[in-house]
Amino acid sequence: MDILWDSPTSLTANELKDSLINPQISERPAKPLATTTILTVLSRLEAKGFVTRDRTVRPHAYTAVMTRASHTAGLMHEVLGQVPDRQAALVRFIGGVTPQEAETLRQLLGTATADND
Amino acid sequence: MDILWDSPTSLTANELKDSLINPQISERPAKPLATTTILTVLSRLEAKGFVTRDRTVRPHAYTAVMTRASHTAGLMHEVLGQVPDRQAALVRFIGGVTPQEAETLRQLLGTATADND
DNA sequence: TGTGTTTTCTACGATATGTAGAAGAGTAGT
DNA sequence: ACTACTCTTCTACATATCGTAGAAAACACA
Repeated sequence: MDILWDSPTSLTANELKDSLINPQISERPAKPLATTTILTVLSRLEAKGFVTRDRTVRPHAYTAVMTRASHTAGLMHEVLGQVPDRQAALVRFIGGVTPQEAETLRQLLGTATADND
Repeated sequence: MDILWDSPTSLTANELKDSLINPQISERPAKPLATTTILTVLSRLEAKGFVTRDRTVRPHAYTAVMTRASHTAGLMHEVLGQVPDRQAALVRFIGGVTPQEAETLRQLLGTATADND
């Protein structure tokens, strides 16, 4: 569902629909969906705060509130936040990352303590 | 639902049920549930591979397949695995960890590359 | 004002989840 | 072996989310 949501700029329902069927833009083929379907999904996403829409322009323009990366990070934190012993969870988590990821993490932790949204 | 599942050893449905209502053991009060309810949930968890049961003993003994920590770590990886740019997600993730967690991670990454399940 | 475009409302099937009763399987005591 | 009691399986129902979309309402422009 969110698979659509990595698109950079704000889109209208129809643009989104086109992007979905057009393999050039969105990888996996995806069978054509009715525009209303897109709208429905978009509304539900809006309700959940994943998306905002600009109602002032006529074909409403939808924008992702967060980037895919941020959203994912958020989910990770959410999951992590539900375990009593975060330390333990982190240990396990790290135990499963690829060497490259470990390297990335090392760098991230080494230099700055970053400022994100 | 899984809230029950941090218990260390293997339990029977009834033991579990008792643990749930007994604040001594399981934090939050929880309203009493029918034993069958527990069984149903347990079966569903078994179906999903979160739990195993020993059918040889009479009151079947249920055990969590993974510790809460491992399970959580697994979820985190699952989430992370769904984003195209893991690096980016990690950057965001790290940006949100507490200083203590950052420290933990640093240590984990510094010394060993761990061997987990 | 009519007509094509866009959005909202309503809806239906599928699946997941919380909850539990009825009925079936097992076991132990007599 | 039969019975009474315990435990498990089957079936079930409510609620919630999600994918999908038609019907109808709201708009904008000619």
